[in-house]
Amino acid sequence: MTRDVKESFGSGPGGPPPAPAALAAKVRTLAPSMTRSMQRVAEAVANDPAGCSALTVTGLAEHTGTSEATVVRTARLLGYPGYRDLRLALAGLAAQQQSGRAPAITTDIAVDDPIADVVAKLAYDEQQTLADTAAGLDTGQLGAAVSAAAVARRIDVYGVGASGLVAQDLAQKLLRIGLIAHAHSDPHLAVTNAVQLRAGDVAIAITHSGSTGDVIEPLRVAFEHGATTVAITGRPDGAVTQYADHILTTSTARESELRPAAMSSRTSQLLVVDCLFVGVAQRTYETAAPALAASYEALAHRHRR
Amino acid sequence: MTRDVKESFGSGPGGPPPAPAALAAKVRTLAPSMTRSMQRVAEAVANDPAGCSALTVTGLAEHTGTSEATVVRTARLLGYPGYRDLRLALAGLAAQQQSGRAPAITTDIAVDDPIADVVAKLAYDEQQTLADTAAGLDTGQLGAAVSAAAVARRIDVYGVGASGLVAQDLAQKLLRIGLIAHAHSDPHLAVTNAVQLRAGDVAIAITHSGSTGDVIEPLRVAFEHGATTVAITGRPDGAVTQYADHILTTSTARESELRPAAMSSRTSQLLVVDCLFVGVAQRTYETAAPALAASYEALAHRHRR
DNA sequence: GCCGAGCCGAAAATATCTTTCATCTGTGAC
DNA sequence: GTCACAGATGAAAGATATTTTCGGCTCGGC
Repeated sequence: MTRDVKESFGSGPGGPPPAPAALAAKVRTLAPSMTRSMQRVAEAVANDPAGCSALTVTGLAEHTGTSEATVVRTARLLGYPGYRDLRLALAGLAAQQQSGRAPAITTDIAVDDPIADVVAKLAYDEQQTLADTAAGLDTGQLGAAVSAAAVARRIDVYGVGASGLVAQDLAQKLLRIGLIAHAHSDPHLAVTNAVQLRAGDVAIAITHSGSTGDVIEPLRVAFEHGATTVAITGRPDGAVTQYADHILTTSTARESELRPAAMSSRTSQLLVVDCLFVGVAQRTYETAAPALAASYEALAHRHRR
Repeated sequence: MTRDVKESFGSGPGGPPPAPAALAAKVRTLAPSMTRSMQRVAEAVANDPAGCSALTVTGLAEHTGTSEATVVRTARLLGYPGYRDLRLALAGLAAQQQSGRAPAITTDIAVDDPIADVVAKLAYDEQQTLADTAAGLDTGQLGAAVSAAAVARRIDVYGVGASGLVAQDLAQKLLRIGLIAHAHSDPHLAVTNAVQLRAGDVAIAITHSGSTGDVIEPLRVAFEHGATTVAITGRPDGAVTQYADHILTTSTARESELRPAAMSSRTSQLLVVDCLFVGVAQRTYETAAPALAASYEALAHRHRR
């Protein structure tokens, strides 16, 4: 696209294609050859592309204290067939400028941030978390966990607090593809159930801190009963990994007072859990596909027209 | 005291300002509520913004085999005053795409994808979902919902299935900053509790389809009892919005057999919920900060060394 | 002071966009 | 299967925006 700039530079109305974003430069180049009124128009356009792109010919004429004809003449001089096309180019330029200053949101969320900033920052942070998680995930460990889960007789998932919701999410999805999976948030029930596990079963513990006793305990029991154990944690050196055959590491983003760690750890955990799920669904495709279809079917009547 | 159900139904132009670059997402969100011809127009626009921005109404009508009127109607549905403005937005979008990103891994997840590809694709898709959601979120509606929630006597959140987990996530977090919030997954209990709500209370319904009866019912009851109602849904024209004072739209990504819609809708819902939470935390900072600190404190002893 | 060259804008002419309205198409009731 | 209705659709009229035309006007030179 730099080619366009080169070709149609300072070429006035004779220029072959209109310029995309080299508008400011073109204005400066052509300004000397412009009449006073046209300079006013060109200046307005160069200074505030976004604002001008919102104006009609008449509007811009008034805004610059000139006439429609002058505006059109200026557009022509800048290389466009007419004002309509200049306006389109202006809109494009404005959009580019807008997106250009995206990395302005790297700061923490402050108490007085306007709501739009909050949205932008949170979205950015969570995107970052996803990228970090994907980059840091050990596909070997993940593959091993998938292999174990795909053929497991039964899958138990442990998690409390925010991680409990992730555990439930995983269990829900595995159930949907016909596997026998349970999520346990109650530590006592978790341990009680863990005792039932044996070789060929899979136990998955989800804890960001890696040191949540309520989650480690059932995993330990499962481990000791011969089940294949998986830990999804942000601390690969945490206590939970003692009893884990496979360790899936989640990433941790910086946190602040208004942005508890729970948010990014949850995002990270969910990505890991999704990967695990899709991996298992691939391996069990023969049974997973019809099971998924059946579960959609069953829910259809719950929707209002 | 019963309130009238909103008349402006199925109204795409409910959003105050038009979208800048959230267009692709908006098309996907609104497509289901479009008529056949309008879908053709929307599709053309989404697939080739640059090309379409070069066409006049008549041109685009011919190109899509429809009429000018349909093109204008589509533009309106997408939130623009008319075709002229859609065209400007299109030009902006085209410029952004031109200068911006390289379209990475756009293919769907296949049954035989290696695990590393699964991770990359899932992460990419979820990042995309986050970007779309942030771009499409109406900050006015969000702000209104935040204001209501920040001063609410009590907050009830409804959601079933996958959305139920999101509802719980929100309630958990609000509880942590000292607000009275409950998540209800049981439709009966939800309605029973909704009856208790009155003006000054807030009810939030979370449903991707916008038509989940089990969630709509309690929201309707809350609405009729005078509570401020909020809908978090992927279908801004869905039945649930009848009873919603504020509508927060989540984005929908393409889905495939191995990537159920539940995944991206959950990601999108969580972002919205996080924004809501942080907004409320800002407004109630005086009480939120110490409450957060206290809850961390209380959990500390649950961690093993 | 007078003359001409070229700038400038008002208004006409044209293109484009929007609205209206009659027709058509699909859907559900009987 | 047929009928009637609601909503979708497009043709054409109506409203705006853009482009062109054309005559007045300014400014510099003589």
